[in-house]
Amino acid sequence: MKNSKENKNANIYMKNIEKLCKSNNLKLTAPRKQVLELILSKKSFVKAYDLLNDFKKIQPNAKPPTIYRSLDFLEENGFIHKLQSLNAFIKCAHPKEHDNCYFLICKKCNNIEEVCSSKIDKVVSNTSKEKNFSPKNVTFEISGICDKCMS
Amino acid sequence: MKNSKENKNANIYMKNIEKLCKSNNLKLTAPRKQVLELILSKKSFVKAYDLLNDFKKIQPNAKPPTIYRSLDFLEENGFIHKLQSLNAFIKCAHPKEHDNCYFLICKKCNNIEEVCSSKIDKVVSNTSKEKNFSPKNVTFEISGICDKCMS
DNA sequence: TTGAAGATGTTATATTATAACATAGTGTAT
DNA sequence: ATACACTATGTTATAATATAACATCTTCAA
Repeated sequence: MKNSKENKNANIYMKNIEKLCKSNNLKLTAPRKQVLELILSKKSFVKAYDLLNDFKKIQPNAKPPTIYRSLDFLEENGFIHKLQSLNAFIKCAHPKEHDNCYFLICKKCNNIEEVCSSKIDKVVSNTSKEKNFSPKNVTFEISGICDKCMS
Repeated sequence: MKNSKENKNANIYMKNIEKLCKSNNLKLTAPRKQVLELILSKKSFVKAYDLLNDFKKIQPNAKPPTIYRSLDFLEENGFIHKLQSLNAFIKCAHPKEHDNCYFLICKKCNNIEEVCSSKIDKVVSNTSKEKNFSPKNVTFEISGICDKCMS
């Protein structure tokens, strides 16, 4: 039940990405798409070498660069995020709809909540103006215990 | 000139840390102190294995765990920060005076500015309340181009 | 149709970090 | 003072993460 629902969501997500790639003239090649599919199939974040192992089930002689190159592509184009404090990757909750976002990372259940808020954007842009700093990339990750795991 | 000034600053910093350790009953052992001294001697961030190489000049048979354990101690107690997006370490600008802070990381000159602001604390605590999330650790790093490197 | 740019395949290795166990030091209750 | 629990360090080995470098294949535009 749940699986088929998730598959459906993953399908919708993938259709959306394909459309985005077409309209932005980005090449969603086979390995890139396969890596993205693997990421979409996960409930939470995933590590690069776990992806590699999954990938090997399709392409037995896959090597780290295959994965890392695909991850680079997917991240550059905002389809996935890298969680720097975990060295892990996760799909973007709303590709191409936002710039910055942050993550609530539950240490217990590993659930990740992606939060987009204009408040962060403001903190970033205000500080940047004050300091005359030109921001390019924002990493904002809060780890702790989530609602469910608190009780 | 500049070097002696920086040495002096490092000395003052170290005295402060020693005092903090005494009053908090923390053991600033020889390796921990030596690692901290090495970090203080840097203008910017430093990588663990660079520290190890520096450290080997004093203790030729030092091994990674020596460094990582000292880094853990120093970080846990707020004397240094880990920059997650760089896998690097840097002294804390104001040990024991703040909880959260963020970093402006210049991609060109590698300068790091540590910014403490009640605004981040508010963003963190507001979101946390909304989501019923109990935050423990905050990673907030903005990379881009600094004032000096812009011109 | 060719050649320049981009993407992938492949080998090798660099970089970052920790597990596991042995040894040494520290503090404290007796 | 002693012994024992705890913490810290030394040491060996290896795990986990990531990239360099170069060969080959595609693509697509001139």
